Amino acid sequence: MNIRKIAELAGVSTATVSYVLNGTKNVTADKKKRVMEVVSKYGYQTNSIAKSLRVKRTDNIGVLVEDIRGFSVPAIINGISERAGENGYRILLNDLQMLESLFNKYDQITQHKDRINAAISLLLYGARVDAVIYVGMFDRDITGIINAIDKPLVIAYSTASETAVRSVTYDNENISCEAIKYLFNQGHRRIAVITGLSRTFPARARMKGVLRAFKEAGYEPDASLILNGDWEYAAGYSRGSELVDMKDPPTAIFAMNDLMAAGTMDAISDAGLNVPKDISVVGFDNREIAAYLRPKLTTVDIDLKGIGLAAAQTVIDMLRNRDLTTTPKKTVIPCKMVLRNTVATINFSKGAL
Amino acid sequence: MNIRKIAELAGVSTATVSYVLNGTKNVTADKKKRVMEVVSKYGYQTNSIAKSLRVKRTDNIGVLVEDIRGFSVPAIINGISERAGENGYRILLNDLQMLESLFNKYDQITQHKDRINAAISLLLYGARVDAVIYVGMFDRDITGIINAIDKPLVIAYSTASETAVRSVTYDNENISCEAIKYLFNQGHRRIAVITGLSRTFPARARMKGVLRAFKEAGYEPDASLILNGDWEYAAGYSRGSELVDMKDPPTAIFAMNDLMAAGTMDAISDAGLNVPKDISVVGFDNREIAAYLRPKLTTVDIDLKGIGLAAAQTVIDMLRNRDLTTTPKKTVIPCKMVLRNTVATINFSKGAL
DNA sequence: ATGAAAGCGCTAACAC
DNA sequence: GTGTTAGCGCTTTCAT
Repeated sequence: MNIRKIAELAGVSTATVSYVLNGTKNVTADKKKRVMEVVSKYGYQTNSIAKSLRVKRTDNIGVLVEDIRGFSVPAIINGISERAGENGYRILLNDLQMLESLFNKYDQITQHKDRINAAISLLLYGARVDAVIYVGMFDRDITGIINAIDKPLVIAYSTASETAVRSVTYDNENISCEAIKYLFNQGHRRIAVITGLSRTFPARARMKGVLRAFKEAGYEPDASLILNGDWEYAAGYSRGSELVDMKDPPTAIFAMNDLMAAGTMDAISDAGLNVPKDISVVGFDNREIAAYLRPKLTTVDIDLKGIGLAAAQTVIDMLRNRDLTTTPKKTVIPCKMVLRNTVATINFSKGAL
Repeated sequence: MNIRKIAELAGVSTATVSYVLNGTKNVTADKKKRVMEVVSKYGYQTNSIAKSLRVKRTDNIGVLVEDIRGFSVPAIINGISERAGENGYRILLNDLQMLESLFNKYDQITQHKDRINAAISLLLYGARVDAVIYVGMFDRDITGIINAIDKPLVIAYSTASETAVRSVTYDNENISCEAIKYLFNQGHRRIAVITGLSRTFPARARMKGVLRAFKEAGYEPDASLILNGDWEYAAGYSRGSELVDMKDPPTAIFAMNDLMAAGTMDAISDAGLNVPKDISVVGFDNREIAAYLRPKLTTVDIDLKGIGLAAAQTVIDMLRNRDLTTTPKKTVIPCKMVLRNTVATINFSKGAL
């Protein structure tokens, strides 16, 4: 079936069929009806390849992901997919499969520059997509990685400081500040933090939030309570053990991700202490495991779907040429805490301060 | 840039450019060189939309997923994506977003029949893909859901009994048999099982394997030790508690998924008993949480990437018209156990039998 | 309001 | 070995 046969069957021209199908021009009710009857009778659908060739638009958004197995990626795609679908766009997915090669090498993406750009150019200049969303596995600046292109590009989860590139991430700093303030409000004063790999962006941003919380609460952080981790379970365990073994241990520990929080909780248990009665713990990420730790982990939830939604919206706005000058270069999605069972309230009267 | 300009610049015809780019005909070395030079100078890439229109082939595989957030889905896509890429195919992803609507309603997919078929027909008859892979969130028979289509279709993770439809799943029965035999080999005789929702396919298939293991080992299963669960954590906890409270409790429990295994482990701990010293536990799925439970859960790993690889391979074989008559209608990927720390070896001399 | 026809960029049949 | 050209299915300009 094609538009010519539909036209013949309905006794009109192909132009008319096109007009009624796309609503591009007024067509008399009679002809419109005839066309629609034939169309539905044969279940005709426009050949979108031919349409694309003609209108130079594919209605496809290329989604380039560093690795679909990254814990944050599926939920982001979920958001992209929803918003794209609502607006008549399809998703062309390209998985770079960098999970193994990027493990613990958060900033060594430069080595993959060529592959990434080749994938983008294949997508773009093969005329297969109208725009691309690059979904990072890590929250870091990938400035300089993606070559300038003449179609809309937005980076999700990662960022880039180039002015030409829009990105959408989440608010590391404010939520970290909030997490610490929450601990203050629960009566904690000796608060330890186990950081992520200290050179990484989220580790620094989260630390900024932590420090701000202390400042605003009017307390001086105890430097001996700030320990370097590396995002992995094992670091959480060993740093947690150190903390527990101190002569004056903290009453609460903020681990900068759930994996380290899990390690810390295990270290606390293994020392014969109880979470949260003896030591409270808060994590970051709200991975699936957070809900299955014992007790269930209080942590911060990243609105991944929201990131995907916003990324898709940005790209669609760019495609439709909405006034982009008002759109901020960098969209920051707020996070929120999910309160579960690893934080205890300290009885102020006890003099724990 | 297009093929005509390349042709002009190289001083040849468009046909010649096409011949060298596609290797479809012999071209003299001289002309070939001239063409390649112009092509690389301008970074020309074939407009694949125009090519598709002409050759009536898109080199796109439509991947329709019930929900990308399902725990098994990303790894399957990873496999599909890898095999597709190796063979020059792209992935057009369509996320049906049925996570919420399908939660705990494993077999109520019939209600979504229209939406599913609309998505397929949009993909297919909009001439946007050459074939489709349907990725289920659950391991169950979806016969009758997908209308017959005239292009290759393979179902991954779910199955269909229609002869026309190929599917690839994993081996519930054999691995369940193996899991129980493993427990026997570790000296266990009083083995309990907490099933999944008993009407679901994997619950029945896994039970079949369990029963076969008992039979082949020459033991009669104790019916009071076979308890119905529903795949959720809470059921694992309550069934686990019942088991623990028995006058003659089991020495090992096979929970039919990791979520229930987690619940069971917690019930055991809460009863003041130790996993695995007092009671061993084995799960199923090898979700991320399995590696973070304490102790780490011994479970069965489903080769999800392998399912994706096989699904893509099947579809590609069909597209290339390999001899499909020899391809089995249903491909079953074997599973393997991942041995961690929740199973103890029982000292036979103790007379535990 | 409607239709004829050009043309999007490509491949491949056909002629030389 | 190489070039000319028709035509894939559609949208849209232009004429009526």
